[in-house]
Amino acid sequence: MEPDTRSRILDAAEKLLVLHGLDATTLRMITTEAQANLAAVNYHFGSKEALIEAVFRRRLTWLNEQRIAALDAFEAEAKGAPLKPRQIVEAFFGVAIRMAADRNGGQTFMRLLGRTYTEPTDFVRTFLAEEYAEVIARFKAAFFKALPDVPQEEFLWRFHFMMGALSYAISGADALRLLGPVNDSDPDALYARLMSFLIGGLRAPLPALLPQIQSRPARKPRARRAA
Amino acid sequence: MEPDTRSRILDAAEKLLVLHGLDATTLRMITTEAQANLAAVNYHFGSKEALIEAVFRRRLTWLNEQRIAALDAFEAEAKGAPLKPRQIVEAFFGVAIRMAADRNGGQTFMRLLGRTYTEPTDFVRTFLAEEYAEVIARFKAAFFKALPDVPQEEFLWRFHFMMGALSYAISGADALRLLGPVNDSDPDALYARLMSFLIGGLRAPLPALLPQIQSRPARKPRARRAA
DNA sequence: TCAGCATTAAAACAATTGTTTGAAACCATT
DNA sequence: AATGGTTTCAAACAATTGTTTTAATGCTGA
Repeated sequence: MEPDTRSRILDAAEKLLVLHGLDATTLRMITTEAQANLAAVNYHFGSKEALIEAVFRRRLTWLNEQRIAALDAFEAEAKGAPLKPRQIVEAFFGVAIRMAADRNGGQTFMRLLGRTYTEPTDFVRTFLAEEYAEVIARFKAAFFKALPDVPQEEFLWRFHFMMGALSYAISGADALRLLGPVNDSDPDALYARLMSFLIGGLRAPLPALLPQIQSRPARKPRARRAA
Repeated sequence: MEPDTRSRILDAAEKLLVLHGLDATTLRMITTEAQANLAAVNYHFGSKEALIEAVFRRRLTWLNEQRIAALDAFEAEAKGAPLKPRQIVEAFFGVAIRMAADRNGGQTFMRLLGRTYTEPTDFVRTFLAEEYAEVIARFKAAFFKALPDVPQEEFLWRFHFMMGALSYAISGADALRLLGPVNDSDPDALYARLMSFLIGGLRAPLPALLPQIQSRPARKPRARRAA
């Protein structure tokens, strides 16, 4: 075992958290997998919660830096002009898909992350909000600039839907298998498929039902292209 | 307390499972909320797992019956002709969104269901597969008939992505709030928004990257409309 | 070599979990 | 009123959880 105890625990925790979830993964499972003593977790991290947080931060910080770097590159290239929606989607979701394809631990982690968005654990939500604050602000601004005609609330919902699709694309292997036999081992194909779907959804015609008065059907406003 | 102990336990369990997840919800929390004795769960259901299963079955069976009924209605109307993709999406996802809007317990349950697709608990997956077998077979057939030009594997992926968007639409309130202040209390607006997004994604151009040899860019095959 | 610190180790800790027990209470039917 | 079956109740069960403790070990620099 080359790496030190701390790293071994992080890796083991990441792997087991994906397999069994946050609560069902015990410290004894983790320390056994890491070939470390039970007390090592509390010694190196302080508590189980702190360990989980460390597992997330290690990769999530890097992921969001990559996202911002990708956005920076596109914006530098555009010289002040609005980006194409496709570029922004690429910078946010494409980077995530690529990390999910990385066999070197990234794959494991992204599956964990995907399923955690919907988990109700309080302390995870807290630092997830922290960790996402900057990247979300940047991408919201880029999107609003690129799609000035789309109402902001409408866009936020679409972004939310896209996150859902991404989450399932990455971590929903079990749900996918409910549908039938599919090949989910080709990251390039997954990338192409998801991007195509996301752009299609993002640029779908705006829903007709925008008037707040629901009882009045009125004449349906003509559906406009979102962008 | 009008209803009998068994029903009170089911309702309390449903409510608490949404709030805290499967593992973090204890029998003592449930029986306290239901104003019942701790032993009542094992008396009426046999075990905690059996209780959870009962919570799911009670509503999931009904939901999938509604889906099939909606599909039946459209197909009867079409008299053998392929349905419009919009109709199939409506029958599957529209019904779910409407159940999620139902203040009468359905809302609570759909949030639970949405987050459970990605949960790794073994026994839940098992009967989820059971419960979904028929409805998935029916809808796959309808989709394949409606979109004969879309490769089946491609479609399965899109269906999967759509499930992800639905899941977030229903149960991802926390993730949504990361994005900013949005109004998620209008079920009609949510319905219109999600449908528009789903149709847009479903009918997006097929991804260009279909050849298995990735290293040869070749001439990009022209993107075709999916339907 | 020795002191001082960081790390590991085994054992025990209190708290909480799902489950089981055996008796009490209830409730309709005879 | 007595019976028999169903349901409730308080208490205890064994098992497992995260955490703490205390001692042993390893390693580094004077």
